[in-house]
Amino acid sequence: MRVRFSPALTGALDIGGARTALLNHLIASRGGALVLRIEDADPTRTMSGAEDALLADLRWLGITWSEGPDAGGPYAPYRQSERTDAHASHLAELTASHAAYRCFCTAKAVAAERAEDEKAGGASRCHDTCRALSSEESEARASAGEPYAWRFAVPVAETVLWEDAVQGEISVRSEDIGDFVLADSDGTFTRVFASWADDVDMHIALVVRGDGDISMTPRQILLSRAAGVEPLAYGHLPSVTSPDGAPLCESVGHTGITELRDTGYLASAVVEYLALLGWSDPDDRENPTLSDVEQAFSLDRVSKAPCVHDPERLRTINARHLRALPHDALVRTLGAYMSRPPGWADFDALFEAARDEVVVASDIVTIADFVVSRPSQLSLDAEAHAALVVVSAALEAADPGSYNGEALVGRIRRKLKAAGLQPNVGLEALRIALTGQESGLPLTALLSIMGVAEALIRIDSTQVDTHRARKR
RNA sequence: GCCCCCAUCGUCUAGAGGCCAAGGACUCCGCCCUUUCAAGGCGGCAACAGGGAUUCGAAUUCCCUUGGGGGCACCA
Repeated sequence: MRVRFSPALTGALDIGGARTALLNHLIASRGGALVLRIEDADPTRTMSGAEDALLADLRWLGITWSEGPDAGGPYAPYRQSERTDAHASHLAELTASHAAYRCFCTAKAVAAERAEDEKAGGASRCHDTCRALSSEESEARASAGEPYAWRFAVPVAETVLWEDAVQGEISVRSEDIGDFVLADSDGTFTRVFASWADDVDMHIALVVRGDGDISMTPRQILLSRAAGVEPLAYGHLPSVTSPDGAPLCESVGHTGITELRDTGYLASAVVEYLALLGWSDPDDRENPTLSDVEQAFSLDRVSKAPCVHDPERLRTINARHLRALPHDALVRTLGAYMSRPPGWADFDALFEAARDEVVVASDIVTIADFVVSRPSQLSLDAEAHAALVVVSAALEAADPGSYNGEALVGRIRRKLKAAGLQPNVGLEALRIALTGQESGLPLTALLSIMGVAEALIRIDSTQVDTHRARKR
């Protein structure tokens, strides 16, 4: 199946756009091709640098295309802004067969008529005045320099019907469509038209896009009929909204793909999340891989209802993917977020110890900081401090150069027991003395990384707070 | 205002007339494991939007209401 992804460069790729791209990729991956086409026809809406960022985001996700602005292909160019000649020739065909006509109404007049129409109900349309013009008169006014737009002459009293690949059968009456604009008075082709022309020229078999574009479909089917080409198949994906119900693009959260990557999400996690958003695996696997999804995907299992982006779920999936990483990949991933501080022996051990702790890779910064920087101004209640004295004694009796956390914790525990104290109290106090935190990396790891000497320095700097009641 | 689409736990969803006093996953809460923190294991809370109709029987079909989404441009 030949499919395409054709984003406008109005902003960064977000969760919604990435999902559309991914689903197209999934369809293409089962014997087909994905065409990447950039819809940059409107320069005022196109952000500079957006194309490079888009391609980078797509590549990072593992979405591949066989034809595109970077890759070229048999139907190049793949930027809409460079295809105006092709658009013009399609328009010429339509005007030759009188499927399109010049409309001399000003934008203002049309808007006024529309306001009237809305009061009465029904679709807006240029009233038939221009459509009824003879070709001689139309010609004459045009050569006299009167500005005009090209409109498509929508057939009257017809119903356009198609089997939408995700929504099922959809039918639209032609009177609800109105004669839409193909090219505006300054010669710019509209998106419905340009995108239809490109899909036809690039031999796209199935158009899968967001349901915001659903209203373009009956128009494009009509265009195909008028041009005498076989109408394409269409499928419209339900929208993704942000947790507060607002449209995704307007929400403030972390929905940009670039942002997710920079924060330390793994591409595999984002892909799994995206695939499972509005689609369910027929085999009900809990952690499907990309290839599982590629093999099992079909559009008929895509939900028709709009769905809500759930950042918490994405985080959970990411934490799971991080935990499953091989050692080297983990070190590489986490290491990218911090430089190794000098004077610390085995920092890889820290990465490994943090494995179960990190949700997104950038979390390593905070986690490592508790290990690297000494906590300041710590004061402990009397009971904890008493236990800490025993802990301290145990460490002093150990080899000062020891980094064997396992053995050290065992030794501390024995000493605490021998002193008639609850081992837990001492170990918790030790954790706080070392990092200032009540939770965090395993103590064994902490001692393995900082060693006896550093641990003793931190313990010695704590103070007793006699006024402070012991918590819990 | 008009047109179209959609509606199952808080979220993502399973569900094609009897297998459903509705199943899974995430979150949350307990318990277990444990030399601390996690992870892990086990268990729990939690939904068919409301009302009619069809049927022996409805989450599943139909209608209305409500709610949500999209569209109605010389925007991409």
